[in-house]
Amino acid sequence: MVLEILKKNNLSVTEGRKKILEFFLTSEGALSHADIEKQSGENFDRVTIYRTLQKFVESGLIHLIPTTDNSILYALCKEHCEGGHHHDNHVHFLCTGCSNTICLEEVTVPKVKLPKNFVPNHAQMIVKGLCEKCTD
Amino acid sequence: MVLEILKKNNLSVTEGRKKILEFFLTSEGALSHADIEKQSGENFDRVTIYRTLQKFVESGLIHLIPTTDNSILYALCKEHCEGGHHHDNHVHFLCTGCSNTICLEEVTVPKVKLPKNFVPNHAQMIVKGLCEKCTD
DNA sequence: GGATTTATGCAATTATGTTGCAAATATTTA
DNA sequence: TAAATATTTGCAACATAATTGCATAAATCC
Repeated sequence: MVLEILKKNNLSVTEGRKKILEFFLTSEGALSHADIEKQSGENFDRVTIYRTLQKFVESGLIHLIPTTDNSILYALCKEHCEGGHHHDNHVHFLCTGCSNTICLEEVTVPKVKLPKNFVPNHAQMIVKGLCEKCTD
Repeated sequence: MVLEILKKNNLSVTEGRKKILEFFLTSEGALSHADIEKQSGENFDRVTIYRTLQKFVESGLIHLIPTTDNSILYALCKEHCEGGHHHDNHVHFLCTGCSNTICLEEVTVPKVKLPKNFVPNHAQMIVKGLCEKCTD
């Protein structure tokens, strides 16, 4: 599974990349560099994780999620994105209960009316609240 | 001007605070810690800037702006916000031309329909594109 | 399997943010 | 206004996060 995905995206297959990709596939929401570092234990170097995430973003495997605090989160792209041109125009949900960040792939970012002479190109939206699991 | 604003917000008046507030008042868009540090030259310590910004946020003078990369930006609150309870539910615009971040005070963040059992609490929106000055 | 390309790990460096504490400055009050 | 009190500042030290260069190791190509 991970193997095919990596190959399809023209990434050379290494232990680290397989592990990190697998981690993304099995995890609920979005992941930070720190999450991956913790999970992976002493398997590989911090620098390798940085570079792997960068590669994954470049090749359109994962995308960055904007956050309010200054953390960087990554999540798998559902559709196939190429060469850093992501079409991740979906809303991101930040659950204040379980503090997971979830991609709401089915909720698209609405258009807004901008002031005169402002030309939009891309829009992002983050909603905070409680997710389905935390509203019981 | 700066003096009254500081007093109205129950902040003691110091050189640093006056300078930083003035900087906000005269600048186009939002500012980062680094912007202020650069501008101020060798006037005051990094730590002072951190603490000043923190105070300003607490007292409702400025608010944090979410960004895609993991930088922290601050901008003046137009309306009066108290005790860290900001009502900054406006859209933030990031101009890819002049790379300024502008608060669109008059554009409110639209509501979106979330999946079943998701309860929203707060929403933020960032629009990238060209601002009025860069569309010529 | 050997040549070439790519990725990894390590060390060093830079950037960013925080904390404690003494000195300096601002505010209060008598 | 001057002393008393409270707040802020600057410095040093520390902590964490991220980047870069380079030699080694591994993966891909033929």
